[in-house]
Order: sequence, then structure tokens, then C-alpha cells
Amino acid sequence: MFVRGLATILHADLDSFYASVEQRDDPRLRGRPVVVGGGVVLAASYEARAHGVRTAMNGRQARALCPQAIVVPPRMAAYSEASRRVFALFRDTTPEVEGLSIDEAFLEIGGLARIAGTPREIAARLRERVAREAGLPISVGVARTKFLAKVASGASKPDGLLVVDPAREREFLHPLPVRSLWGVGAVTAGRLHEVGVRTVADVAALGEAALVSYLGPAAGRHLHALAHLRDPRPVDTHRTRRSIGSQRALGRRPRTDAELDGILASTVDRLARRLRAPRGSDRDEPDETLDPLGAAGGGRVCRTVVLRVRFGDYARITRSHTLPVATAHTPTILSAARRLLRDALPDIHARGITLLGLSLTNLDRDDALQLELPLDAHAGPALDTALDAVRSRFGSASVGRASRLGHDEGLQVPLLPEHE
DNA sequence: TCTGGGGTCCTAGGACCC
DNA sequence: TCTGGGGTCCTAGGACCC
Repeated sequence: MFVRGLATILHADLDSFYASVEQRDDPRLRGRPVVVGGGVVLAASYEARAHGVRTAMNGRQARALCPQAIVVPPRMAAYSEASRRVFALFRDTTPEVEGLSIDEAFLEIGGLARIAGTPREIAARLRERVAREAGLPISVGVARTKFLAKVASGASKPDGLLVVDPAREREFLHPLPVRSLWGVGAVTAGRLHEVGVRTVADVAALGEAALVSYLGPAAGRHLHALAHLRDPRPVDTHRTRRSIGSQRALGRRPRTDAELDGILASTVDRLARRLRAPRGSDRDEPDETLDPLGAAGGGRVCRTVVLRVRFGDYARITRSHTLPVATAHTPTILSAARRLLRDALPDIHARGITLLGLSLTNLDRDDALQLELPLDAHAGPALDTALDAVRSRFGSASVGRASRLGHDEGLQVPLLPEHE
């Protein structure tokens, strides 16, 4: 019997996901080193990892480390389908699922004790179902907080289960290297190493003010809290996508302006289609994992267009433009993207270009009601009245991000009906 | 180590407003 | 007219994650 308020968050993480799908679908690959992706390693099976092959490593290096590796091209559609199947099992475990990526999610399992057993039993049953019904190995961590659950699933890999006893959190976490703190990458780890901080215990021994002075207010406070086992973030089932983007590496050879324009136009076309499509419908993006409203919702609109360029020397820049009104109209987005590219052309001519990309951000739902509110004492009551009206029609509604309508003209506030 | 592709969040400065 | 404080939005860059 477990006590509510102790171990209640489950982090589930499929093991070398793409490679596992390949081994599942082709028995000849089982037990053998498999590398997905030729130019760059997108995923490596544990047999390949044993030879030092790692994700994001370049293909040549991977083949040098493990000549016997079987290299297969990625099959994104198969991975999306596998992800959908596994997420259905997550949602069958608990309605409170927060997808983090195609192969990873948090599940809130507090409150399930009566009907489903202890956290360990729930986790073991989930792992067994994913193995049997999706044919994939999955590692699961269970703990009192998101962060500890994630560290636990990582520590249990591959194909493991680790439940962190709330009485032993400190002894589990403190010996780990700082790099295992969520948000500490190569740069932050280097900065901490400079001041002699190597383990989570070292971080915990530092005052919050010292961490803030090394790393800035957000990162400093965040790390201080994590090292002291504080992580109040709840499992958020309503996360929605904040941007969509696409980029293409171009190699080193020179490109004509016309070529770049063609790449830009096809990128805009693809992104605008993804924007307009009902969420959860596009093949290589299991959006519904991040957006449970996806199936019911309409399309989206964007307000900001971001051009991404990597020059011949691999230095990167971004250039962005925010439109006066949100849109999913291909020609509108394309003309904004073209203006950004045109302004970057002199630099591109001088330095060469090795990557061109575009992101669309400031996303909203296109069925949001754009409510215009005065900037005065009537705004609050007017918003309440409008929310009541939307809720009486749709059942429930939430308030989106407000934006200003010029100087003194008021606020524009999207009201998002929540179907069902 | 000669470097993919998809994302998230934070910071900092300038413009502008009250 | 000058000065100050507080706030938002936009842009650019950077760190980090899978």
C-alpha cells in the first residue's frame, strides 16, 4: 500500500527508440549493433553503444568505432506509429500524461493506489504491456517529483525499473555528477567545474545566491531547488506546441540565390501545411502527445517567422519578423521569409551558407475567439462575461496570451474553447 | 569530432508606453 | 522640461534536450 504524496510521478522512456523499432521489425537485427541514420547517428542500439557509438555522432566516426554495425535509414512513419501505440498504453494507465518527446512522457499515478496497486506494480505492469503490445523495451523511473523520476528512469536503463524511496532521495541524488541535473549541459557543467563543483552534493552545499551569480537567476534558482530535492512542477496534460520549424543542412558547395529561394519556398509550404492541418494528423510529428486537444482542435496560426542561417564557418544567426496579425496563409508567410532571406543575402554571399531553416512561432489556435478588451477598469468584467459566454457554448474555455492593440486601444485576448 | 533535425526556455537590449 | 520607475513587446543569441 502506498501513501498518497510519496512516489507518484512516473517517467517512462523508450530505450534507443528508433533502433529498438528497427530490431523489433527485422529479426535479423536483434542482438546486433544497429545504427539508425547514415550521415549522423540518430539512434544506436545498446550493442552499438557498447562500442562507443553515441547519438549525434557523425556516421564515419561511428563506422570506425564499430565496423560491424548495421546502418539503416530512418523510417519516421514507423516511429510515429510506434509512439502512438505506446502513448495509448500510457493513457490507458492514467489520463494524466505529459508527453516530452516522441519517446518519453511523465505520468501522474498518485491516486491510483486503490484501483491499480502500488507505484511499483503500476510501473511493472506498464513495462510489461509496452513489451508485449508494442514490442519495445522501456525504462521507468518513479519518484515524488518529475526531476527525480527522470533521473531514476535514466539510472535504470536499459530496460529497467527504479523506484526512488522518498526517504532515500538524498542518498540517491547527491553522489551523481552535476551533468545529471536537468538543464546542466556542457557549458554549465564547465562553469561549475571551474569553481570546484562536480557532484549534486557540491551544488547543494552552495548557497542560492552563489549559484545565481554563476549561472543567472533562472538557472541558479532552478539548480538550487533541484539539488535540494525541490521540484514542484506538476504533470501538465495541457501543454501545447510553441513553435514548428524545419531546417536543411546544405553541405559546403556554393548555392545560387534562386536555389536558396526554392528551398525557402518549399520549407514555407511544408510548414504552413503543418500549421493548418488538424493536430495529430501529420505523419512525423505525434502532436497529440503534446496536445491532448489535438483531435478535436482546428489548425493553428503563427505570428512570428524566424529565418535560421548557418554560414560557411558554421557560425549561426537568426532573423525574425513578427506579423501584425496571426496567419497560416502560405503567401503571407513566404513573403515575410523572403524579406528576411533577402536581408541576409549580403552576409551569405560573403561567408557562404551551410544550413537554411525556418521556424514559425507565437502559435495560437485558429479557432480562438479574438476578444478585444479596453485597457481600463471594464476589462476584467468584460473578460468574465465573454468567458461565461464561451463556456456556455463549449463547456469550458481558457484564456490565451494577450497582445496589445496599438497604443491606447486595448488588448486582444484569445479565448480558447476546449472541446469535450 | 569537421558537425542532423526537431524542439524548449532564458537573457539582454532597445523601443515604446504610462 | 527634466527625471524616475515599472511594464510589455520585439529581436537576437545562447544553452539545453531528445
